[in-house]
Amino acid sequence: MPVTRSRTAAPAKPPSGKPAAKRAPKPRAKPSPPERVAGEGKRDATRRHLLESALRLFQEHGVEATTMRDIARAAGLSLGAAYYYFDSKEALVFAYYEANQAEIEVIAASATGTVRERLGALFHGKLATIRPQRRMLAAIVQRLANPSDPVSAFSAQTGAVRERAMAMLDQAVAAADLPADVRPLVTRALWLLQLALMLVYVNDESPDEARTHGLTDDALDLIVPMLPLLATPMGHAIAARLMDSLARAGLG
Amino acid sequence: MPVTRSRTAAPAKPPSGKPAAKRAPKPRAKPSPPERVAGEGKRDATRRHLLESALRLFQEHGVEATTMRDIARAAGLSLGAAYYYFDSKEALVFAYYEANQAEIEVIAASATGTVRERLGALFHGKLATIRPQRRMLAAIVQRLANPSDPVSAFSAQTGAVRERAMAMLDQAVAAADLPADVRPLVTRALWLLQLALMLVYVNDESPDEARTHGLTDDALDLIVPMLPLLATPMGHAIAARLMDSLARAGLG
DNA sequence: CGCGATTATTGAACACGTTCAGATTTCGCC
DNA sequence: GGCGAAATCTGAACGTGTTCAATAATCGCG
Repeated sequence: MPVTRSRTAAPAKPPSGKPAAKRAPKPRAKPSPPERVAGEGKRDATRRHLLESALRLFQEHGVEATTMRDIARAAGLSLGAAYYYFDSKEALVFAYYEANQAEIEVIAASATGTVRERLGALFHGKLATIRPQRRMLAAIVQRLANPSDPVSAFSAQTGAVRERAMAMLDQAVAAADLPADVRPLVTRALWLLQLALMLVYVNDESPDEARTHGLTDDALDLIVPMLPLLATPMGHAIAARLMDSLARAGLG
Repeated sequence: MPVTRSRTAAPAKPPSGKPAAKRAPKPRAKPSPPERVAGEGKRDATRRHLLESALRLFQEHGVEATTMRDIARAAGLSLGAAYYYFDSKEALVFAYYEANQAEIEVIAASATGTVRERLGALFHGKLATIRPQRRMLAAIVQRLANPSDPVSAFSAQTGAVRERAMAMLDQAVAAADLPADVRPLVTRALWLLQLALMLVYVNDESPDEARTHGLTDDALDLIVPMLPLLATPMGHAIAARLMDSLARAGLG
């Protein structure tokens, strides 16, 4: 699909009649009306209801197999109304990202102990929170890598969520007593590691995704003990050189 | 859309009417007839002609903005005929990959000198060969990361091309005299580095993409001198541990 | 040439994401 | 209640990638 026809550059995915994906019989559950939550306006209630309907269908049938018509029907709205609340199908996906980050921050707030323990709680917690949407994420992880995709992990649109995620990681390594100038590098590297682990996770078919959780521990066990090396002259020199290279490449 | 609807679960990308991508006025060049190359059958000639038309349009207007109808028209065929030769729009993209790998192998064959020099030739050469399709690749790079996407750099379908690419890198580091058991790890790491550099490249707006070429040299200058460390007891131990982790995670 | 089989080609049709001009409902205020 | 404005909603329409039944061209072989 079309990748980005419009957005930044990538239009959303085209309708694509991908062949393989089986198109389910469209069970079409009967629409349930939006239930208002205390102090929530009508608009917010409808919007939330629509998002919930979408996430449920995404999870059940996958993002691609779920049409905007399905989502609107499940929420008891017309197609046009769905677009009144969300500019695109992708906007629904993005809304999930924001919700997930809030969930993760709860975990982060209660994570204590050593750097290794805190990072472990954060990383495993991240995987746990995306688990219900694993199938849905598998269909979109690909797009995380495209900086021009609005849903990309690197895009301007997801910038706020990304910043919050990195800030959390930064907090977790605070106890490591790293030289202040290399902290951003470490934070960024951990964030990339987390992204890579998510990539593995959504394609992990082992029971309880044990493989990815194991890999997560292995990676942290390998990396965390090496962090003190960044305080040594040689370690600091290498880190500085790396940061310099990245800065010159416009990736600083 | 078709693309791969099936892929994982997602129906292909929808036609998406992505907003942003500007839809050009459709210049519709008059179709040129396929010119037969020596010893080429009619089928092959038509197929090649179609692919050439597609790559030209992809480059001119971008993958998303180029429709299958445009491609068929440019090649002087009907829509259905285009699908007779290529199962999907993605198949056209994949065909490009194979062609590019062949181009790269020519460079590899003439690369000599130190490990650093050979890798430099390979990496810079890779960027140079994809340069004409830079815009096109930008729209697709995203999908390289999705293992379930047929066009993915990790997918089974692209497996053959990937193997050839890794074999080339393996040749280039042969002179480094690494312990045989860590060679696969090094090769894989270099391949990932190349993938990452391509990601940066397609989004690099600096003149002549100087930033990415600079980053490439920086990365090689940082990494290549460290390769001998893999022959030391400690380096070898770390590498072995890493390979063990990956193997347990099913990524071996 | 004749003729069956294979190869090539056509374009209508389908389902999709998205847009939009217009209806309908709700709101604020008297 | 009345009434204009704003918010909400509707569904037809558009352009897309892909499929497919039907047709035409070509081939193999006597």
